[in-house]
Amino acid sequence: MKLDHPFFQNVHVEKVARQLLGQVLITNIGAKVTSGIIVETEAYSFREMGCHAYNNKMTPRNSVMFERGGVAYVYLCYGMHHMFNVVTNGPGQAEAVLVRALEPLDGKEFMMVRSRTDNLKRITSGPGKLCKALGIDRSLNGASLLGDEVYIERSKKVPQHKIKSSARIGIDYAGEDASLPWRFTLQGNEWISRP
DNA sequence: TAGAGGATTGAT
DNA sequence: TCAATCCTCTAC
Repeated sequence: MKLDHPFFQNVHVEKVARQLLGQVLITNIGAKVTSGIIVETEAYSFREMGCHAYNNKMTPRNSVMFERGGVAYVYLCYGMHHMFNVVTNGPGQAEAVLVRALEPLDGKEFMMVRSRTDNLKRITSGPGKLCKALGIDRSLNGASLLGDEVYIERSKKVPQHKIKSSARIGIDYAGEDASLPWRFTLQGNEWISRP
């Protein structure tokens, strides 16, 4: 069963980030189905400086963050890596969850072809890498997660004690908000992007 | 319209 | 530790 609007339109983005752990991200692109279990996420909110939409400031890039929760926010980082986010809350309240790592499930072989590597461990253990493996690029920016190209299947619920929170990665510019414990990982999972 | 910098990655 | 690489935003 696909995750639906009630799941995404939650005023607490960090709660959605926690609940996404253990769920299955699926893409069906170019007649190829690829998927993985979400094992690492980060929450971003208009209330803090790490967010592209800090202070609810809308720009051409981040405009889909202001839509009703349940669409994809995909952007290009460092000129070469795509980042996949799940828009939550809203409409009008810009929040999103960055998916940072997956445990490969379906289409492993084809994901390795897309990623141009033979190393299974290297295909989905990072936000840029998982986008490449699943065929996600900016053409999916604004795509509904209730559609058939990219969506999230409800799976078993992860017990709270298996979820570890820590500071988010790569947002030193965010001042004191950089230390918010809004990165969530499955404790001990071998597919997370870094220890 | 120019210039700086980025929610990363993999090679050195 | 560092370069790749190009889009986005800000300031002029």
